[in-house]
Amino acid sequence: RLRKWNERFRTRDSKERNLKQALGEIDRMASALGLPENVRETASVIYRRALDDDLLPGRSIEGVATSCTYAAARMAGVPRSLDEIAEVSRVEKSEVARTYRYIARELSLEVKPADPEQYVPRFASELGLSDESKMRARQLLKNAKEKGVHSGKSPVGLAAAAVYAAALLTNEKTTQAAVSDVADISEVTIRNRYHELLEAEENLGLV
Amino acid sequence: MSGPADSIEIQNVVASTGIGQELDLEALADDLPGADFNPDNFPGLVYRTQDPKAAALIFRSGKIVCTGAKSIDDVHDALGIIFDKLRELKIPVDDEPEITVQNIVSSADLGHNLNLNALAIGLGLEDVEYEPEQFPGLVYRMDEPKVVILLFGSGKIVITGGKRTDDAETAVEEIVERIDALGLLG
DNA sequence: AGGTTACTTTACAAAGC
DNA sequence: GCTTTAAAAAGTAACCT
Repeated sequence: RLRKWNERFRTRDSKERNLKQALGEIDRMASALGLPENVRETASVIYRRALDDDLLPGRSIEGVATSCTYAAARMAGVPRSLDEIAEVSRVEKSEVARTYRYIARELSLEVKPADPEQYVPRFASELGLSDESKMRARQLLKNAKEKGVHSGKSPVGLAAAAVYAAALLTNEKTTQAAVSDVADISEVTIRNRYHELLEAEENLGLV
Repeated sequence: MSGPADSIEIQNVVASTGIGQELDLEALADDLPGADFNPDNFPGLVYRTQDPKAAALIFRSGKIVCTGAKSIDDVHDALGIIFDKLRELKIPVDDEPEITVQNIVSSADLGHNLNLNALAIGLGLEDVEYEPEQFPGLVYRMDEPKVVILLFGSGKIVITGGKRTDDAETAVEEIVERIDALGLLG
């Protein structure tokens, strides 16, 4: 019947408009975050899957688009923290976190936690640190991971502390305040993780 | 043999019941010392018992939710106190209102540190939620018994969602077995 | 630097927006 | 989905001394 046909048309039409708006948002946020083209493509693919699986009803386009961008960046190995994501999104951090968990669960994305090492290049560059510092930071994180220090700790906090520790070890100037600013991690947390990283380093030959 | 199951401690029991009688919460708020009632915020009246320590949410329909008790016996004792208080106010209360335990929250200690990254993969990413940027605990949904377990790097865990006291014991035995089978327990 | 307080997560019921 | 209640786990954060 005509009504049913109209309904289908209306549904398809609204989904197309929905998709257009979402892809525009993904592009805008990805640009602001400096994410490469492949991440935008992945985010778009995830958004289409969410739309096809009817995960949108009850949720905002912007919230789902933001979550897809967050997921895609992590899957590509170039994670952005929830704080960084929320800064360029229209929805607040708590909604992004909730929506991301929902989308990841419903679509079985099976995204593993970000590896702290993946934040090192960006944080170190923003602080103007050398390649040697970056290498040191990565090594500190590798050793700490083997010692089982990572469980339950924020990858962002671990990365921030590693970058801070590496700068000190290579005699490059940085302050906890500067690292705190670029990573959006409190100085207290940087201090705490910093001590754990150095402790794991000292125990290298032990156990 | 002392094992993780012996470390289980019930932390909170949530239960519901009803007195089979509609209530005037405005009047009850005036007659019950210590009662909190802000209908603009929440439709239930909050009443706390001291011994055992618990909090009750009393609704206009006469239905009551009791939470905060440390055992099922404490739930019955706390609700018994509330039923008696209502009877003192000449409010008819059923003789023995049925009390349904809705959720039991327990904590336990596996006695070994846990590598949560390895555990997330070993237990299967499909049943696991581990987002250390948002929360330090790994969330594991177990089918039988149907409970949710929060596992921490320290080996301390939280079991919630169970309705029977032995759900936590069964769950702890089961999770220890699964973690051990993965070679990730101590 | 330390200490306190408070927020994050899980489950669950209740009545109503 | 939200509102309120309670309790644990460990990490993070804001605030004060």
